[in-house]
Amino acid sequence: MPEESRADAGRPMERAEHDATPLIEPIPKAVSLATQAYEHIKAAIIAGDLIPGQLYSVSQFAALLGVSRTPVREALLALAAEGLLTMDRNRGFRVLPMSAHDVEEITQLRQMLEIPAIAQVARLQPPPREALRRAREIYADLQKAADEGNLLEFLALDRQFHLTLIDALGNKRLTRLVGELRDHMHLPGLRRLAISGQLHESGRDHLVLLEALEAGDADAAVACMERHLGRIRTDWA
Amino acid sequence: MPEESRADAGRPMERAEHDATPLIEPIPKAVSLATQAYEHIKAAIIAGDLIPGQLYSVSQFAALLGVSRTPVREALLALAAEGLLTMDRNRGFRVLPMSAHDVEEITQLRQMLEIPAIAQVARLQPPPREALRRAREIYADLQKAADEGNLLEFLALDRQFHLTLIDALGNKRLTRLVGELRDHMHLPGLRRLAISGQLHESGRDHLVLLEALEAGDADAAVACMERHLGRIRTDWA
DNA sequence: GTGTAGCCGGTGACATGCTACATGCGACTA
DNA sequence: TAGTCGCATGTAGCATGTCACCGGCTACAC
Repeated sequence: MPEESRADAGRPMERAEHDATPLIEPIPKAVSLATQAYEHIKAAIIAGDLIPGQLYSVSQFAALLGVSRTPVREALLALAAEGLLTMDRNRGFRVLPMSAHDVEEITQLRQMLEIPAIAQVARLQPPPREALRRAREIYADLQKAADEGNLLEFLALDRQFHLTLIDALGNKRLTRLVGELRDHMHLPGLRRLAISGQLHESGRDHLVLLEALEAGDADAAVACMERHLGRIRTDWA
Repeated sequence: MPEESRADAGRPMERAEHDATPLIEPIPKAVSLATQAYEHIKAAIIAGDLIPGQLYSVSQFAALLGVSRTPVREALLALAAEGLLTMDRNRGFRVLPMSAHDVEEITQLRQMLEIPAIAQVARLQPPPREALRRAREIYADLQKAADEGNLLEFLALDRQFHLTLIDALGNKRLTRLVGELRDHMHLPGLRRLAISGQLHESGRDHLVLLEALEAGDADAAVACMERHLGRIRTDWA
């Protein structure tokens, strides 16, 4: 919504290695209150801090965040447009309870997008060395998060991993879309995955995928991705 | 953004045939000014009435539409989130000029979504008779619009045709997504298609597709869809 | 002529007051 | 007791005022 796109929340965030002497602060870069509210509320939804079905009002959030209603309303409207919330006229906003059908819809879309995408990445000429390098770094962090059972961190890195790879295709819209779809899978469903200790297994999938891509083996990459998404589909419901 | 989703703008709009005596008006059903502004401005963008690159302000639109700035701002932000506009902080909003790369990105996404989707529709058991029936009706109107060279009408019906079919899969998110992607292809590029008289040819594609679906021939449907999208890709640039 | 500092107009960002409306609950009726 | 009405309450929707900020323009200094 305001300023730059919000879909880049999971961007690489690489720090230039030559920032020896910043001399002066680059720029604070004024982030609008609306954007901040958006991020806060979205994070709360994904983390499952908001009760699905319960009504929340603009004023409530505004009071909590310590800003006026306008930017909050703006943020809530954006989230509603994305499909993370619904709004009842003159009643309030509520987070949608995720039904099995919703999970089905989203995974179906992800299959349609992510599987062909990963195949294209594998076939890329020349190979996207930079993206693969970054993905390897992220993978290391990912395993660490899995070790620690840090679910939120795991989720964020998982997202970053896949978006980094897909972004190598240079299709910004595709990258953004996949990111949004991932955000729609709320955390609660994943929690049992953590409990059951499958986080490592899921993490290893990433390594297999990475090696397939480095070898330029599209078929293996596709197979891996299918397994990955298939597991989500079953585990979630 | 406000009230119900805006993605359903192209919904069937079927009238129940048993509305013999309405007795009383059903309900006006209050549509928010923000939604109306959204629709108006979006239509203007798609129709090419707004000059790409030119700066427009909230106040301008507000004055034109005869409402205050708030709902207009809301609408513009929604359009910006969808990617139809960009906003320059403290400068204004501008419609993005569509580059060849943009067309490439969008058609690539459409291929990833619409081709598998149409294949699934063809394989649907039982066949989606109702959707096919409606698609046939729309096709008739479509050809009429092509005869008359009514480009806007043609575009709207083309959209409705494909969304009706895809919606048979029951994946609301998919339907909405495809609709949005189509909206991102502005009209100007299509204009030369009309001039070159290829509207009928494009229209006939729909008939071929329809017959393939009715025969449950997924391969033929896919081939048709690929041809359809391929033509867009080349014609547009 | 050239570079620059400062002003000025216009814009989005935000706060806030007001209005119309959907809902729930309690009182009132039969 | 069961059903209905009406009002209190809280909400989103919208209008409007204020502010900080950006960029273009101009006039001045050199």
